[in-house]
Amino acid sequence: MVKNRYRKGMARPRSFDEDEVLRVARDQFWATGYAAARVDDIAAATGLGKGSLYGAFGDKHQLFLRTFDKYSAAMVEGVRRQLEGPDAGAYERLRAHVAAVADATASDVCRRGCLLAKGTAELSGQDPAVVATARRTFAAIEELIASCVAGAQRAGEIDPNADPGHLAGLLLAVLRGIEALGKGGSSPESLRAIAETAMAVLPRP
Amino acid sequence: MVKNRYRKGMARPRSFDEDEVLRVARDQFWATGYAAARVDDIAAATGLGKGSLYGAFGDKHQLFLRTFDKYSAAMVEGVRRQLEGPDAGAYERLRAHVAAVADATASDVCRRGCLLAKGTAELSGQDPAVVATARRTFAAIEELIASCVAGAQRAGEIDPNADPGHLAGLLLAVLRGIEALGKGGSSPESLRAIAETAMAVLPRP
DNA sequence: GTGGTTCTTGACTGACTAGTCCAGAACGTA
DNA sequence: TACGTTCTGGACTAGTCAGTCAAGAACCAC
Repeated sequence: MVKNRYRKGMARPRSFDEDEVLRVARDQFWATGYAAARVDDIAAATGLGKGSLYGAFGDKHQLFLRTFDKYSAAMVEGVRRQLEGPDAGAYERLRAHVAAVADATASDVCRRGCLLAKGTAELSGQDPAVVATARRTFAAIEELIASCVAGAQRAGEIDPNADPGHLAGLLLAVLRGIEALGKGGSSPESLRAIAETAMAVLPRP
Repeated sequence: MVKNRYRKGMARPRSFDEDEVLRVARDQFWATGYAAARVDDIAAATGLGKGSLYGAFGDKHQLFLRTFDKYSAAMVEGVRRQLEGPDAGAYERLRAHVAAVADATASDVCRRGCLLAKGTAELSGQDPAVVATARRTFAAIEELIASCVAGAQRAGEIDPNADPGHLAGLLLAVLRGIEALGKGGSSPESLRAIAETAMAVLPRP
């Protein structure tokens, strides 16, 4: 991405950390959405001049996609950390994850929600790259949930006759629904109740 | 809202239908989101001059809230029509409704999704009026689902020991999740599978 | 040092946008 | 028909925004 090899006479090096700039830019897009975010604000927040920003990342759209992809990848990694593990604790990990999403959504005071959801809602109709990232991310998370469900089935905590893919799809929908309802102002208690009910209705052996 | 009583010498009447203008404006906001929608485009699409638009509806924000509230109210009415009725068919109405949401989301080619979800995702962090409308709308729909669940319980199609409020909350989350996943490019089949699985896991008597 | 390269800064541009304003149009009443 | 009122259309304003550019800064190899 960035050329670190110089031909002759090494040139002036970057004075900023690319990841840090992406984090700050992400927060700007996150707070206001893509269309309402201002490149001038991002430049000010990062302390960079606009020239550096454009030189390093291209235009506003490319910068957004970078932050969006990075956020989505980090999200998948976060889910992986919460769900992967031995069959023995699979059901409990699943339960804890669903509860954690509800808690995080409930305690999101500034109601900025999930950037993946926000970006997808705003841009999916106009930006195929956003749709592609969203689809990839949802598929990866669903796969992680399905693996965890299968582990819980092997451990005898979920009905082994159920289709783990179907249950994973349902749970993913519930998670995304909790996120959507949270942004709509649902109470913390009702979000937590949804998480508990979702686990309660899973078929036991 | 609109003054139709004139004091002396009746004045020039509106040459447009307010509902029709709101419909067109809604489609503009729906297609691009709030921030990216242009008042000039709305004026052009409605055929009105900007003066008339501002005179009748105030500014862009007020116009959006009008379309947003109207959309939300219509949505609640639509759900009511699908769910209200005698206990006998309650379960089937519920099943049909969940399936209908999945189908509608799956066949939304232009991926514009639900305006309530889109508007809430974009503006909930900055606009209390949007949050208020979203909360009210979600609460109304959840209430309708809860009534339908209770009917299905009385009809002996859902476990009467289950809490209808909890099941309604779960189903509402699934519906909003289907909508979110649909905008993320999930396949029609997987959306329909989620709808079926959600109904399948409801506790039977 | 000197040269060659890339990075930085912020003023600048051109396009676009929300909102205003006003001259004239369209009405019912007297 | 003349009047008072509200509606209409679109030109206009003031401000905002994404993106560019040029002059200089920082760096290493030689």
